[in-house]
Amino acid sequence: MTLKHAILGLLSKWDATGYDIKKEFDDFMSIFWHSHLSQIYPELNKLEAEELITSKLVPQEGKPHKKVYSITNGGIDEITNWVGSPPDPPKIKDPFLMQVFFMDNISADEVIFQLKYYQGVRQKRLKEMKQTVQEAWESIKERQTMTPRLLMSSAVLRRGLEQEVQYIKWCEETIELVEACKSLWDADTSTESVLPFDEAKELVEDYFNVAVVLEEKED
Amino acid sequence: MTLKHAILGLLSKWDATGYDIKKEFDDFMSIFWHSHLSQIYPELNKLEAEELITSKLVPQEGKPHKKVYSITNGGIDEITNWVGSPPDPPKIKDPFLMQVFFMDNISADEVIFQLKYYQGVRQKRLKEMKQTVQEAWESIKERQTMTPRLLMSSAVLRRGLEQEVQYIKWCEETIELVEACKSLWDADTSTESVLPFDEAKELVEDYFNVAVVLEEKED
DNA sequence: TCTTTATATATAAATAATTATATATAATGA
DNA sequence: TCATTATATATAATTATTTATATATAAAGA
Repeated sequence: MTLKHAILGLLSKWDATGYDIKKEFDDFMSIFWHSHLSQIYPELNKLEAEELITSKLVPQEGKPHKKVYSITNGGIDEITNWVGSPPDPPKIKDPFLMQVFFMDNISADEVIFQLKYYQGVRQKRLKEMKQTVQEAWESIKERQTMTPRLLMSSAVLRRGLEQEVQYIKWCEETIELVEACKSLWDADTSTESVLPFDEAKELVEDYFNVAVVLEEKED
Repeated sequence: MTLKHAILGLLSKWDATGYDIKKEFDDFMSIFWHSHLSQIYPELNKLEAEELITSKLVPQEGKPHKKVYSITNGGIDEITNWVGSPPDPPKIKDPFLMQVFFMDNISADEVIFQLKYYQGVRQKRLKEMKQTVQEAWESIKERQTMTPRLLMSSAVLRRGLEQEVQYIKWCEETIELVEACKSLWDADTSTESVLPFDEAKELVEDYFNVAVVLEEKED
């Protein structure tokens, strides 16, 4: 039940409507969370019933009135407690990596096409994220104040940025590897022009070293 | 419905029981997927009903007999199709990053404690993964053959490894940042010894540059 | 004028995922 | 001997998530 904490955490920063929360999820918080309005609204009702949040109706000019939620002291306790509790070990779900794992079922050219396509998807994401950083950074420099809140936001933002940068780099290097090892895909039909094992071995070893060399001090 | 494809993909490589699948999920495939036996068994029944897989009972000495599943031609079609279809944009859920985002609610010392703890969690994960690589690599070198299957497995494994290495590095650098900016947390009580904005600004800028400098060529 | 987009809230239906149990056997370790 | 761990399969109950749909208003654009 982490949606609960996503909402409580957000409301510990600002008051917001369900709609606002969804926007925040899709924007900044997409680095670490996502959800749907149809899940957010029932959750807000539940949290209000548990008295972790309260709401007030705010009429608007020209628009339907909105329901603005605020966190209660109980809610603050809950989120503080959760933030300081030991984290779950990571449970990753990355459907694209899974596709890659099973791409021995398609041709080398198709593999390369898929990797390039996904690289583009992550590049677009990175671009949007960079704009977020730029805007956030400008407004911080204007206000001339640094707070724990801004510091922790920066930490998350940097993690998000580098995740994109590194995924893109991995796509690039994997494309190069597949390009160089293309002939392995034809191994069953023609047996002559196939990459010899020792050359393939070296290519894969280099491919690994780029990643692992980063932390080669011990071991 | 990606559990379906996780199972079909695995069975496109080897025959396996539900129990074997769970082990594979927890071991190698944990880089990109996870699931529970109570989800895997019903899914296997569904896939068998759809005739994407078949099963046969294999009696064992001393142990209850096991139900070994194999993929059908229909199953091969399904997984091949899925692997070549455009990937979903990434939908990330990272509860620990969410905790970090909300850590302005706890003290700097507690923040550092949490980051160190999580760094340890990921270090343990990296160590296990390295052992997997080592063993896999040894057996590849013995067999002296490289195939698309091994190549794509290597790609996923490298991604998994570098993900761990980089998360650990991020923890390290974030700990350093928080350590250097500790006094921001006491801003409300004592106003004298608080880090001046310009110094904080530079620390955060450096913290960002470590990540972004990696791809600073264009832009 | 008409369509699309944005704001705002919500429910229903369907799927997926998690936690808790249950049943058996056998090997291992204390 | 007793407890624990591993193998093997499975169901029930609960929660969480996703997709589809519904209702309204107003601004913006074609």
